[in-house]
Amino acid sequence: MPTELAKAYDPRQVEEKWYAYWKAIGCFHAVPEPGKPNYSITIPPPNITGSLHMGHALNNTILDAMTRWHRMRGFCALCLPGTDHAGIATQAVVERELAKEGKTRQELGREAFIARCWEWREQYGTRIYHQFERLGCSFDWDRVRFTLDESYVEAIMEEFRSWYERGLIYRGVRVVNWDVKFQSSVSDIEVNMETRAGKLYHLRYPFADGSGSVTIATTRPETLLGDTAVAANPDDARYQPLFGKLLRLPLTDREIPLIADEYAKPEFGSGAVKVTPAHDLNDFECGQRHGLPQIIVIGKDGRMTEAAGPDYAGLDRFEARKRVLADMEALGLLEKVEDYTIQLPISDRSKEVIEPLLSEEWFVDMRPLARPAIDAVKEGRIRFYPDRFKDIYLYWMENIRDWNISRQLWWGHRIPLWWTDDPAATGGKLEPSGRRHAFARTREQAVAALGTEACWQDEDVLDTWFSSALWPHATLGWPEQTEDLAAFYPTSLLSTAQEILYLWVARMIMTGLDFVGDIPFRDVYIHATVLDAKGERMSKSKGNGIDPLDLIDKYGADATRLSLMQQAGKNQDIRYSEQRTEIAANFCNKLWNASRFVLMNLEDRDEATAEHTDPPITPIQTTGNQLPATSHQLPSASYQPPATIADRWILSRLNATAAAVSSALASYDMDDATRALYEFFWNEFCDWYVEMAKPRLRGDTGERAAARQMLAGVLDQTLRLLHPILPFITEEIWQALEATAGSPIRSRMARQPGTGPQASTIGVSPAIHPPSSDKEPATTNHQPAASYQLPAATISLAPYPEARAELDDPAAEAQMATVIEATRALRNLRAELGIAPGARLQAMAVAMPGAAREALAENAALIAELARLAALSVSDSPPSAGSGKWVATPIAGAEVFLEIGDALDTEKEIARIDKELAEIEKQVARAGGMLANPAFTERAPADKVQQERDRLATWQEKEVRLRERRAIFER
RNA sequence: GGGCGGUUGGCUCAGUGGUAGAGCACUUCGUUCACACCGAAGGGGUCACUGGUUCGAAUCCAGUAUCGCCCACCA
Repeated sequence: MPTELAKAYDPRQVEEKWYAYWKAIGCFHAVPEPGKPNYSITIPPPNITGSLHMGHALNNTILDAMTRWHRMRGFCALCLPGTDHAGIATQAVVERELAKEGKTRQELGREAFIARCWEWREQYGTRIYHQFERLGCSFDWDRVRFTLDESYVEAIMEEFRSWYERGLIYRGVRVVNWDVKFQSSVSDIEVNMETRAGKLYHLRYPFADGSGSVTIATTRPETLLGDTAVAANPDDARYQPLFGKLLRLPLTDREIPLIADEYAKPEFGSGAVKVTPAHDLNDFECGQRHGLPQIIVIGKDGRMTEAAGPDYAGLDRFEARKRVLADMEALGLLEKVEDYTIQLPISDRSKEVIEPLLSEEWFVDMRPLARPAIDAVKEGRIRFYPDRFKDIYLYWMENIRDWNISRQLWWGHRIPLWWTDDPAATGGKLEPSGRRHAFARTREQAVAALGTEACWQDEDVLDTWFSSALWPHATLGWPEQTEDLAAFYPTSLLSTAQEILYLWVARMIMTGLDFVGDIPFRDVYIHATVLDAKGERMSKSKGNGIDPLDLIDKYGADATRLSLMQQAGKNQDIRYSEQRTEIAANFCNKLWNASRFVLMNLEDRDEATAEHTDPPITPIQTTGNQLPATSHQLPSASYQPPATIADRWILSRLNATAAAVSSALASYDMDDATRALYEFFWNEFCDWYVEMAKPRLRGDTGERAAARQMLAGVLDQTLRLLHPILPFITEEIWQALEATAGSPIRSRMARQPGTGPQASTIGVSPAIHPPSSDKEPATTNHQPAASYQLPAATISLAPYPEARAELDDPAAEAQMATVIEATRALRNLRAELGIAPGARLQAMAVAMPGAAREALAENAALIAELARLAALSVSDSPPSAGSGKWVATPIAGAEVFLEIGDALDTEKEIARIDKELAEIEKQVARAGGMLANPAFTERAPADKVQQERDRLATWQEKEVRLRERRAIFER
């Protein structure tokens, strides 16, 4: 007796066990084989500071489901995991740790600080791997990659060298986004514009000759100290006579010109704008046009510089603002202050106000790289799901800007460029400043390249995204031409959050095309953002986040996965509440209990096992590393009596479900896939098929065998269909089902508690594979401790059900539809009239026209079934017309009588009939109205017109019967 | 400022031209041996608004309102 299956599903009992089992048998390790198609994904590498959050849970569930689905379909499926060193994020965490010890990174020094970062990463950098395992992700742990692995660094160096030598990487002086907290520049896409309430200050700049003043408006008065001009529009008549005059810049001893530039909009404020080339991008460009000096008055520490003058130097930038305003007011030069909504640039990482300032940085010229990446998408070689992201991508790519890749950090890939200011140097590239630089991996190379010993390496490191941009090909071994690269590149799918579409996705496309000469992935799926139940972004500071690990602990990984997949449609947001996980957990429990029912009926209970009637099973032979996956076989089309309509119906529905699931998964409509499965299993298999199978299980040997074969076969197929989404519970049930299948592996599994794979005996390590440095994937020993026998098959390698045309059975579906409709109508009658179970049912064969006769009258078994499902007993004598001690209901144009004797409440019956009549009249009026409209009958397609005629006839028939019935009670 | 997405029962959402759906919540009934994390029955919506196309619109078109996302150098 499989009573070891508990009454309620307990995920904790099974999840760890099966994950260890899968790893032990090595079924996640992808080994390409000739003739076998490959499927590959390189997962978005989480930051080493990361911990699984809802976005990860959603994305990695999708990735895993797609991987498992392809694996079951016979692909060599690779899902390659890894992590990102995450320059800024990690450095921030480690600096915070240092701060707790009262130290700064500067005190520690560069080398020691980097050592601390490595320590941190060794200790915590792979925590998230274990969390992925909790989620059930079937990743190839033998191929784990980290962006600072030696081989990965080779890829970055090759990328840099190539771009540098081709002149795509250049040195530029620009206004960059300076993050004061991290003391580093950040790229445009790492800056968010936030709308804040602020002030607009109107300041007066007097003319140097004392002839009045010009008023300018600014939101940042402190930058006044760095102004080098005031601009007005050349077409602005107010200023035309004044262009070229000098203004005396208040609070300084400088004089600045009034210049004409189209950047100034006459309609804004006074029409004149202050120009601060060192602290504003527009002003910088304006300054370039007019050859204006650039005076840096705010330093990289966020404090005013010496250039700001003795009164301000050293002040914090926000303090300086107050001081400037006070001083201007004292001078009578503060004209007015207005409330104003300002757009404030905020650093995505530090949340600090970005300080735009002039800095010398390394840039990548993106335009030549963008072109092929645009074409690849336009030509459809890369497809976006949902499709609308294609346009978003293209718009950005068409307007791409150069990429600032240098970061003033220590944790990351140090820029492989060496400098010299030795005038005797000959090699490298010459900057206008007179310095030279050259690409070199080592000092020796640098000396050779520059021709001087007096050289030093650039202090900066590369933007984190410079390395992530290479992820698909670098993880597969590029720049070496590895077998993995040949087998798995281009990868099949990239799924990620929309917020890194530009930051990451676009750049991978560019580097893939540029370096490998091919797209990095065929499909890009952009998943929804997971919000809280109120539709707000989850954040630590708001404390409204849901921790997926808590959900897994409480409801299990399968329920967590299912709840996410149910909501992963084409919408851009998901409002997640814990209730969704509960609902999903209920489904798992339903699956568990229905399976228990099937399993318990597969056992021979009270009779001798002598006449074992299970049909013979032929194990499926598989090749290569795919383990044999035998199972209960579905009856084929040749399955003959005792096939019932219900049998044919459930096979047809199963088949339709398999088709729907495959088609939904193929287009990443995860919600559609889960919905199809949910509805099939719960509303069709459990609610109807299992119920209808019950009497057969108590029937004679043949009936019982047929019902068992059907139940086991359909359950087996359903488990397979569900496995990509619910890996754990399906494996647990499937193994138990296998154990009853009479196959060679029978009885190895879980007959008694304790004989299945136990986590303790397989030796699950909590911290899984620290992928130390950069070794080639070791051929790990997949053999578990030989203390017990592993199951020989796993559902994760069992063939995925494919739709088979021969199982489609529209006739059976139509007949079952009638049975279902009739059953519901009868149950409704009983409930409405409060009729006790056991009332007698009489189906009047003679009174039934059309399809209903076929479905009901010509199939006595169905009538009996109907009665049973509605908890009624069948009567063999028709109701006596005069007595009135019966009720009737129209079903599919026919009529079924229910004999209830003296219990009949005439008033209730009339009320019920009237209610039904009202509904019928509504339908008759609708269909009748349409058919009476010549415009409809003449212009609508013939089949639609016929459809309405049929409907009208049906309803009218029902109406007639009900009126007759009602007449019996009228006095 | 530009672009995109949403607006369907109390809640969360399916539904792209032909009888408005699901889950949760709600009401009534039911613990006969798969499941009360369950079963049966029921109530509940003029599909945001206005106009248009059409025999027919939740669905297609235009506009409006509203919520959200992305992009953007008006100080």
